Amino acid sequence: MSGENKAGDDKTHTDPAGKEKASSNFIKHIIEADLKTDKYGGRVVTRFPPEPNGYLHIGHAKSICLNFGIANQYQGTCHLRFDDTNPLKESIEYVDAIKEDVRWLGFDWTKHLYYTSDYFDRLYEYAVELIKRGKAYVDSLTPEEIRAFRGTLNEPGKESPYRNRTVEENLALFEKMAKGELEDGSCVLRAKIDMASSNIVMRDPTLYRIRRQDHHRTGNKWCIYPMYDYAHCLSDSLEKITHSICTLEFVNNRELYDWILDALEVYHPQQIEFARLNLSYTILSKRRLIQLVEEKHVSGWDDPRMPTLSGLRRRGYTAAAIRKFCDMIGVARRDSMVDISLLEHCLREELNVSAPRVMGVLHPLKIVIENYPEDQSEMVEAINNPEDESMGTREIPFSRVIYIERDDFMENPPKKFYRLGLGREVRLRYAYFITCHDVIKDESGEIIELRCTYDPETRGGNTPPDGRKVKATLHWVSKSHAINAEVRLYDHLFSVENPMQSSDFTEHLNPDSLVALCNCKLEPGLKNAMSGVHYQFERLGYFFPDPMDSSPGNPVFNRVATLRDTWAKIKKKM
RNA sequence: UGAGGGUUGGUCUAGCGGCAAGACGGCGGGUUCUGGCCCCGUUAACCCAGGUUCGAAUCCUGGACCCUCAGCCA
Repeated sequence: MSGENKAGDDKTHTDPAGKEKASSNFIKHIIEADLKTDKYGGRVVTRFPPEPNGYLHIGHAKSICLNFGIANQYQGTCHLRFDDTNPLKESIEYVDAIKEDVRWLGFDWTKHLYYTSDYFDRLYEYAVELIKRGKAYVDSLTPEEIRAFRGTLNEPGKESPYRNRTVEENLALFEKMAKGELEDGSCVLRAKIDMASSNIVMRDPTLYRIRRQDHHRTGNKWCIYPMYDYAHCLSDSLEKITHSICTLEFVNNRELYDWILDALEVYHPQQIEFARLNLSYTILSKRRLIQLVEEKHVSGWDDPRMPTLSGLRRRGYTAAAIRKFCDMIGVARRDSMVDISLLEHCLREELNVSAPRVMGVLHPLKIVIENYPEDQSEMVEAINNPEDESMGTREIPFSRVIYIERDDFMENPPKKFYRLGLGREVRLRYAYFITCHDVIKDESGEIIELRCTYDPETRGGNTPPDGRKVKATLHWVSKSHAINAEVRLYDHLFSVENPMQSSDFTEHLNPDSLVALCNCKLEPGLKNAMSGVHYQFERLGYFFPDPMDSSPGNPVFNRVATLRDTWAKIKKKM
């Protein structure tokens, strides 16, 4: 192996996401223009700034892929910065989960891990400077009064009676705030801008509030904590970010972002906004996701139905599929609703070429092959992945009594049903052609067993000498060799495209979002299904051993996504 | 109704004064030991009205509709 190749392999290993070519978008146009004019001396520095108050979801993945992707593409850097300015809601648990998720997604912040709380001292000094410049003041209005004084969308606000305190007075008061000599809520530090501004964000926004609350990183050092608008722009500035990319709801805040940096005459990154992701049949609001967890509608943040990265990961989504998805949906400024089937498409596209094929019967229907010797069994050879010959073959046991999928037999089949019926012949994949002769039912009329014969000349599933064709090939599993396993079928968490449209989104929770099947019959090799390996159950879909509930020798499978199902579509139209 | 942002096939995205492109989906067909994959074909869009221009999705004017903002959240 040449040195060059080796270096390439290393990079791929540590940064799988860096290798993928990404499509262009309006933000990259801006960056390229800035590079051309040398606006930032050729630097490209972005950042992903999560607040550690919840788990990351696929909407965050869009932002992560964008920010880290840009850094990769332009030989820049991307910082991971925890925006931890509200100790009431934040915790170390979330910090750790977020780091794990970003890493899993395939991105590496290298040494660029930061916390807004690391800047609390400097942010405090900046605030003092703002006061000295006459651009900030301590307001002693109550929260209710501040709200009342702010005015409305149509009416200007009123200035606070405390607005014109002297610099000395403000300095003294602010110091008292910081030292904890004043009650929570008794006063705040506000920027002195314009109470009549048509942009409400600019009506003397709050910069600091008093909160006697231990912080997960700074402990009890601070009694005051900076607000987002104040801390964020200055953190960007301190880190010499070039392009501060955020979502559209911050467009109105950009004026304040710029004002603070200008007021302090410090390094000034540019904020660029893009539309956040909306996904059909799910919700991506952190607040609502918390609600689902707290109200126990799901088993936790990593419930496989959750759109969180931890949920998707546990379900069996791959990082590469999510990255591919983020690239495909693009980046723009218009609100949109991406169809969740696109995410499933990205998953299938990847797993089709990489997942080993395997046979498993989810709803078993017993078949006795009457002309097959009772005490006999044999091994048949199966291809592990028709898309990748290097994945080789395996042997599967076949015997007189087998299971097929209940759906694969119909007593009175409609015209377009190709599968097994009375008197019909089908192929058992890699095994034999069988013909059904009898249907056995219980007292209630339910089919409990099929009686079939097989054609020894079709061994391996091959066409017999007479050239006879069959219309269907079914998956199957030998009864005496099969293992029992639990398989969990997941569907969309919500039954409507946009659950947020309704006043109470929980009323649209899909009651069938999880169907656990306990009596599934899988080919014996799956007993030791490896965790972390994705399988394609032939004709059914992609399945992944649940990392939490599987144990050695007892895998529990999650269905990540079904295969495209043309038959289901035909059936629907009938 | 103040300010700001937005509007291109069913969905997402491109276009930057000169043939409206791609992906996903849909439909039809081919292939097939997965009704999968793959292949081929096809469907389908510039919010509206004026204006500028030889020529407008693109520039201008007016309108409609959607989204965001009145936390001591981010």
